[in-house]
Amino acid sequence: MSNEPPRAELIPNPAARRLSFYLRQLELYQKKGRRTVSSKQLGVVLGYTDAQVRKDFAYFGQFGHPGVGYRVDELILRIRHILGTDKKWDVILLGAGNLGRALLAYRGFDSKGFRVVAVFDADARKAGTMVGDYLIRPFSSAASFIRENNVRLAILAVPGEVAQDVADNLVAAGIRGLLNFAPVALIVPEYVGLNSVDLAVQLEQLSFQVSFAEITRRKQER
Amino acid sequence: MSNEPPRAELIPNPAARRLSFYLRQLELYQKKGRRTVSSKQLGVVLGYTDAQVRKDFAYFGQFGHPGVGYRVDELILRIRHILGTDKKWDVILLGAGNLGRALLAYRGFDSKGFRVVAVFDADARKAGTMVGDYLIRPFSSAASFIRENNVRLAILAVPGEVAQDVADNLVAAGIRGLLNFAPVALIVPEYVGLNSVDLAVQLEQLSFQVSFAEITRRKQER
DNA sequence: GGATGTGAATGCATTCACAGCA
DNA sequence: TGCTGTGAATGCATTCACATCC
Repeated sequence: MSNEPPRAELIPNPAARRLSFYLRQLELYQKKGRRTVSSKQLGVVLGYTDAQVRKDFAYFGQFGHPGVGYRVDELILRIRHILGTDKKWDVILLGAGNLGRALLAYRGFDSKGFRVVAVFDADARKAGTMVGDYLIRPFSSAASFIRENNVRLAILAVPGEVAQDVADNLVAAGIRGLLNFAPVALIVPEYVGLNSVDLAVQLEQLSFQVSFAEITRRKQER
Repeated sequence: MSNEPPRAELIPNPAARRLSFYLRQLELYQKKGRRTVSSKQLGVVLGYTDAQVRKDFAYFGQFGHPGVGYRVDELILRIRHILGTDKKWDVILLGAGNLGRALLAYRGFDSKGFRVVAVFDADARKAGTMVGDYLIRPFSSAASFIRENNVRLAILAVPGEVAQDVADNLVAAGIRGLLNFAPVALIVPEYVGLNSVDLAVQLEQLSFQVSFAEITRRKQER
């Protein structure tokens, strides 16, 4: 009965984004040995209202304990299940330039259940060389690798000029989720998940916030 | 009269985020020599409705040309002014680990008017060594550097355990905008701008999108 | 005809406020 | 008493639809 389908289809997008932050905080609490937490407490450290927190959790079940709060362990499992990170994910990396190599070295994903299984680069001279533990493979071998290993997630760290091309190939080969670091607006079919991180955009937003700091102060969400 | 105050205080936060994406696309058009663009066209490539595009621009003035569209050059200048990137910004980097070094090497900011002016690391052994063109300085010298050079923006690429501490010091020294790559929820005073990028969170969101791809398909933003 | 700019209508997400439970 | 879960109320953001202008 804990195998209820998660009915995640009705989780609003903003709530889904917050789930990752709840999870991050809860894992921190768990490490510290904390057993329960209330919506109020969680809200304070993450900058949400308590009502918001409760509503977010209510989207995928009722399992809080009135008078007590939520059990940390249980909540973690539930959120992981919703996010799909209760299973391992294989990920491939496209582009072994500065950014790509940094992402490899960074290793922040491992603990979250994501495993980089292959690295590809367009530069023929790089193919065959190693970066850390990884053998660099030529782009041309990506499609067959994806098909043979049934990979569904890819990280795109290639130059903007080729990003759309590479993305098209990946999607054709079966990739269903794309984390894009190239500074371009990719177009992908609706059935493909897309998240983009543009570092320059992040700084621009900061510049905006700081420029109008005096006035714009209200709610600074990420 | 083009010096009207931008009245940016009333730009809704979601609109402000889109401004960066408009700008990115417009700069691409400019490079290709395009002169004008309509709200419809811009909307199509970025995934917004035309009404949305017009409303976003209307927040900071009326300068479209009925029957024609918006002039690319003019729009770019306007948006840069709103975002505050019509001026140069000095930025310091905290943390010269894998991620920090990658950010340095990445250089995607330069063209946007952001210039890394100093790099700091807690590791005493690193202090004094070079990373690329940059001399690594000890953390202890950050506060005086900020004050002497009037730096307002900082990029935080330090381990999560120390991120809050470092952030507190930076803010005390005068930093007014923080781009945080550490996987923790920072708490900063309301007058400090904060943007966070957590790579693991990005992958989690993808996992969520892909897991419920069949159902959750509706609006998939950038 | 082909655009913009914008009030009005709609649609979501957030917050309120309270019933109900431990 | 302390907290959850949730309808109802509110508050924003988005979209519609149309007057207006080149």
